[in-house]
Amino acid sequence: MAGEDTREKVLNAAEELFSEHGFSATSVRAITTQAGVNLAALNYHFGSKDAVVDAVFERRIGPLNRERLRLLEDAEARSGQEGPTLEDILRAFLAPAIQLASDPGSGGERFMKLMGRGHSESGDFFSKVIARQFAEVFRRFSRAFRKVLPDLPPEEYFWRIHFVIGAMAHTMAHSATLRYLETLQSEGVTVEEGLSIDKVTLNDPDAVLSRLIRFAVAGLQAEAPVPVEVGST
Amino acid sequence: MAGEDTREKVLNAAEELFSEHGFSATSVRAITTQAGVNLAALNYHFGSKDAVVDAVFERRIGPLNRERLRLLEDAEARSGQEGPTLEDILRAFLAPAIQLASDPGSGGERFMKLMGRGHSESGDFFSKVIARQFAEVFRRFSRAFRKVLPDLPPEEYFWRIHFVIGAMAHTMAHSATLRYLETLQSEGVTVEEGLSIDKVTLNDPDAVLSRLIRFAVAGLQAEAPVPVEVGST
DNA sequence: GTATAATTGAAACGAACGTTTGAAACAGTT
DNA sequence: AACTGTTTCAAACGTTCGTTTCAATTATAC
Repeated sequence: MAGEDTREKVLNAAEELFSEHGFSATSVRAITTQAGVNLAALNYHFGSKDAVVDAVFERRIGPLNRERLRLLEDAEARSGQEGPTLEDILRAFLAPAIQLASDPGSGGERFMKLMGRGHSESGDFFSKVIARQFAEVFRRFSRAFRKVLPDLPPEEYFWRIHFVIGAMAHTMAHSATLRYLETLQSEGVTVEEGLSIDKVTLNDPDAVLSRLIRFAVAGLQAEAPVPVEVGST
Repeated sequence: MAGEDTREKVLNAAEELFSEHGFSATSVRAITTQAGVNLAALNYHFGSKDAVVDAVFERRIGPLNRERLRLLEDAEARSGQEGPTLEDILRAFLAPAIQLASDPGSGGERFMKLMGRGHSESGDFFSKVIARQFAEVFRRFSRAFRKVLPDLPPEEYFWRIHFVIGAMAHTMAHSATLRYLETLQSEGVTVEEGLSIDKVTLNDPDAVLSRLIRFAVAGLQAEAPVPVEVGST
């Protein structure tokens, strides 16, 4: 089909523009112009601008989560009876995301900036389309984490997973750009004397991944707190 | 002045609508309607819609960072010669943010959802307005962290601060709404059998803060890695 | 080659956008 | 009471938005 080219051109342009300016700030005309296709082609192939947003996400999330589950199953198969270690589970969950976020070839770098937007913008989208896409991943990994963190109270467990996802999402969204330091340094501000960030390390996904895993393992394995009296507010 | 009322009404309405729908998806008409003021009042008092975005942020960020620095100075004064502990520093940095994010009275809950948007949307804004607002905080806290984590290689140190900020930002943006579980449960999906999240705990900022601090302390204190050979890509 | 369906193209649609205008209403001062 | 500066108001400005239309073009089938 000739339409396949047009569809992909639109998705690539939309992915880039969405990640740079957001969904509602990106016009259909900007997308079709950047894609080099006619204005009406977007509505012809996708029906509406909202459908393009959905399609942009669905193109990346499916493979990402399939890879996560594949790595988890690999780890489970390798470990046999006693099950995979916390580090193995974390690696299965984090590696595909960090990899995708750092891969400029697949356009994943742009896409991952979108995930941060997906959390806040287009609330309906994340509630419906994404929730279903992630449901299986959540369920499987939650079970695996639970097995290696049996002593953690359920709520503590929930929050720590929350924190790990936060660290991951933040890393995915900013590992490529690293606005903090770039901006500060361009303003002539030195964060700390002698603290210069190696650009190579910044963009080396393997190094980032191993650092994130080490951080997450330590955070997840922190000693469980003494129960807090709540409701005293 | 009578205009003070109008200004605040506009800022409150804008803060709420921005946090729910994003900046560009929120129209000036929606803001002024929700604020109960005339359409032209926004341009009269602020000049433009963009100026309203700036004003919404500046109203909250100043007090937030002043409180952070105050708590840090308190901890430094209390600890005397040897300086504050890692937990004290983390508390000074995280407490005002979590507190603000959980305080519905001040509207901070809404505002904190905006910080996530600020990272991605309106890129110029975060690069200019915010960077200057946060520069002092970054410098002071970076120095304090460095003192209690002297053995951490600079890059490892940088990344771990990065992860902590990610966990904090994610928590601020989602602690009130908690879309993950709400959405999944409304879809009939159970993340893990027996894992029901206590709503009280979710919205108790003190409990969230102590959990986040415990997580961050453990993550930051994780053993430094053996140096990785980079540049082999 | 001709019929048929799929795709592209230029132009226009109504709606909503941010902003501006100029008169009306209000405040405070003398 | 008259004046002055500030704030509010309804209305309109020109522009851009997402979408639709329909003829022209291209690919596919017979």
